[in-house]
Amino acid sequence: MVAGPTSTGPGKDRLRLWIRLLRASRTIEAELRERLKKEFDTTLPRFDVMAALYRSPEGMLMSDLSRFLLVSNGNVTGIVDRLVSEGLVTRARRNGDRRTSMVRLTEEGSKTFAAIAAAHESWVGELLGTVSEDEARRLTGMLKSFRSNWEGRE
Amino acid sequence: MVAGPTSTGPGKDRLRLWIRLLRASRTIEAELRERLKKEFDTTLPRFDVMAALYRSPEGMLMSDLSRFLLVSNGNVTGIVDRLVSEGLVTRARRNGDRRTSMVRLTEEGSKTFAAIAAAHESWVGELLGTVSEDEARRLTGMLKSFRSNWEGRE
DNA sequence: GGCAATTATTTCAAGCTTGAAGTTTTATAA
DNA sequence: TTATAAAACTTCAAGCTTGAAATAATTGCC
Repeated sequence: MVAGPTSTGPGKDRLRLWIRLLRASRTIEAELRERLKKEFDTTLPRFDVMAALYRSPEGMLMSDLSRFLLVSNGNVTGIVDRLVSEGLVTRARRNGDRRTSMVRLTEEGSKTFAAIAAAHESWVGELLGTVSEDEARRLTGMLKSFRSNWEGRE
Repeated sequence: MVAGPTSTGPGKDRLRLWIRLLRASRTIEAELRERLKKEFDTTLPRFDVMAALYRSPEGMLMSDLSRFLLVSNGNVTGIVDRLVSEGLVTRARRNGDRRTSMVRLTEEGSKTFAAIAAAHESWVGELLGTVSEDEARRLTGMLKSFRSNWEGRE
């Protein structure tokens, strides 16, 4: 996946783009993961869950989190388990539908997240420093629409 | 990581770009992983290792693979173990330096990889279908240089 | 030569990830 | 009502991933 095509031909340009995209995101992701561990003793998946919850003060269902973060249900269960045991998140059973539970940041979780998010944003700014703000906007636009072609089928 | 910034300010455009980049690569990666499993009963990491070896008929050291694929040494050990047990790869101890071993695709591994790689390329072409070949080349160029700023520091 | 540092690799624990199977609760419908 | 299906989660096995510690072989220096 990270190795590229050596020959030329139809479709090679898209393959090359995919290789670059993957290498770029893996490199940045690895660096962010390392800094999250070193500076805040946390992980990327936990940060992702907290980020989602931070935007929804009213809370989110497990399935909301799963859908929003593009990961499986069982995956979210484990991550939320750990966040609960760290006191950053609560799971509240609901009266209306007792299959579901509402997940929310605790006050401590909210403070903790705000601090991490600030560092995270400046790290991203640093790591993508060679991309101008203008170029960043153009790239974002290009990436915005690529999925419509095939996602959501079945 | 997959959640985005809601406010505006300096650095927000790069953060937004990073979110898009990550969502795009995660989505494509998930789809490719699923197809590799369903169609060829293999995984992305194994495909990556085979792709690297396919380009080096003379073989690669474990540390070469690790460096090239941007993953840890211990990681490569496990993946190569599984490929060896599937008969797709061999580990040959060297006379010169007995700490190292040369990893090579077997003949079967080479054939197997060629078949998978063809499917893989057409999948990527499909999944990135909304990006024109021309746009693909431009995006690739933009992604090519972003690392030079900070990688290799320390 | 002999010994310390370096290099290549493996092992291991902890955590992430998926997909499948299982549990509990709610909705549907005969 | 009462089966049956559907929905929301959890559990589990297998595999991926890292970073740290352990092994083994080589290199460099006295």
